[in-house]
Amino acid sequence: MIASNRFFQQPTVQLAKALLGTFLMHKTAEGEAGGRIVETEAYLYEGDPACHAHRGMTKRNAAMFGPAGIAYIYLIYGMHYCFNVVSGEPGRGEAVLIRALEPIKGIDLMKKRRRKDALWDLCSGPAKLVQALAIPAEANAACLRTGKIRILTRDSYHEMAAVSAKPKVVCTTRIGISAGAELPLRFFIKDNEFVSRP
DNA sequence: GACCAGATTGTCT
DNA sequence: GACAATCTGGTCA
Repeated sequence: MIASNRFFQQPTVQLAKALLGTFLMHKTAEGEAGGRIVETEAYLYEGDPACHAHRGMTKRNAAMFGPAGIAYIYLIYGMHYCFNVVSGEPGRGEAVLIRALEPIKGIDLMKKRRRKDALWDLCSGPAKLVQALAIPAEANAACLRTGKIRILTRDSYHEMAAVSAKPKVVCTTRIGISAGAELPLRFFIKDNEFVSRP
């Protein structure tokens, strides 16, 4: 089933953990592609210098200040996009970065888009999964319950039942940042081979 | 296997 | 003008 409003309205750190084991799906003209979320990072409004919203609202990060349950997509290093789920109270600027997926649906499509054949290399990084699912920059601020990009909860459709058991969550520091690097806000599923880094 | 440079551009100081 | 929540492909062991 599609994640409810209430699901997205959990506190950000809690949501980052709750998103593990849920499914991120994107439907396009080519077909549907998606997978199970196995790695996330929380970005907080208060006390988190790594958060884009830390210095207040700008043109780029405006979506972060919107209601929980919309997408925040931005360009990084001039060539890669990252996908976030906006969370927390509107006006606070918090989000959960989706860092890795376990490919489940539309695998051939994802292989084609990534021009890679190895399963583990399709979605094992924030920019990789955006490419594999062909998430467009225009989806920034789009609703994740009613749009083409959706979050499905663990008790989703049964073709996914085999991998929908409640995951064991490990918590570490975040990746690829300098400020706030010491905060333990990265979460991933223990012993999962599809995370971006062991 | 580990380390490193290059790609490339919107956004903010 | 600097830099960024990254990925890839190269070199050197």
